[in-house]
Amino acid sequence: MMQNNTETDQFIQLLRNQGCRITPVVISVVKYLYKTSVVKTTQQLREEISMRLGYEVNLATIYRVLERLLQCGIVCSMHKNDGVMRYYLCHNPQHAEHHHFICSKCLKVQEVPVCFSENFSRYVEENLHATVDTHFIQLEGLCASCRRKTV
Amino acid sequence: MMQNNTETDQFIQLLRNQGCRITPVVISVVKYLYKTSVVKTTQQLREEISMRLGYEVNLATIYRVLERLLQCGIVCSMHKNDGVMRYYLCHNPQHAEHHHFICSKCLKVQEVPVCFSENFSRYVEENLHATVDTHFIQLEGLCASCRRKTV
DNA sequence: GTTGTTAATGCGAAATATTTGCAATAATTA
DNA sequence: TAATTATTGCAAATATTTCGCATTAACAAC
Repeated sequence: MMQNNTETDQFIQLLRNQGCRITPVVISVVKYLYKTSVVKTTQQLREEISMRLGYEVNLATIYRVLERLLQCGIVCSMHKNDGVMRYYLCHNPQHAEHHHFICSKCLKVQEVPVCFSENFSRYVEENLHATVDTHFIQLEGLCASCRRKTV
Repeated sequence: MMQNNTETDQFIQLLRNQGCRITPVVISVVKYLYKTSVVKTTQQLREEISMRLGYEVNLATIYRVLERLLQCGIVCSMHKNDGVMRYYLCHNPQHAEHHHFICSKCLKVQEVPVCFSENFSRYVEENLHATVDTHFIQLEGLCASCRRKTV
């Protein structure tokens, strides 16, 4: 129990250090995204967080909380083909790079803690004479659990 | 001149084979995105295409044309931090993978015709026991031209 | 604990972005 | 040239995101 909270507590501490105030909504969003590990839309977050807190949280508040979490690198955003933006917890905010595997069926996010981007960077630098500042790599497919179910 | 049209003609042919009708708006969008090689919003596209055709093209039409082009893999979409969706021509639609370098200053798109994704796929398969169906890799930085200007 | 400061929230409205239904138009096929 | 039907324009409906402002509440200082 205490161990489960360790990582979310680190995020909360990070926010506090940034001068953010720790409100029920902020705590709830961080803990919920941590627990679910599934990409969520703002609407979905509003519903889930309202449920957890027992009152209707305003959508504008969700947007503003996400803005702060994105700024601190705690949350990442992505869009599928449907164009709707989705958010998920980034377990390694200290690494600026985003490497995630997202199951196209259950939308669960899993970290991919390895990076082969130097290959790309080297290519770009040598051939395009450009510099790579950031890279965004998103892998999609079927997670182990959904693979079993589909067979 | 004729050579410049070769690639766009291939896209047009691809659309035709998919049962799409080749309208002035479709041709104009493909050729414009081909020529500019810069990511564009729907609003920007509406303005540019209207200018080129000499009459106001409806925004809904732009959305519907982009939808078809996305479906055929001729166009890719991306979003920067501002949340607005942007579209650009994908020069290698036959390759399902998207590998592009986008200049964060001038928004020019350049193809990166190499792929190191097998490394990621292997990792995901061996460690997460998941299968990678598609991957989306986007590199951002300063292009050669903008590098010179910034110095 | 109490108080002061000010970030965060709720609320409503506005600004943007995207989709949809339907009639008119125009691209293609025969 | 005529028939078929995808595409477009238009207007309205949805959906998404932002903003201003009054209120609330987090938290630092006492």
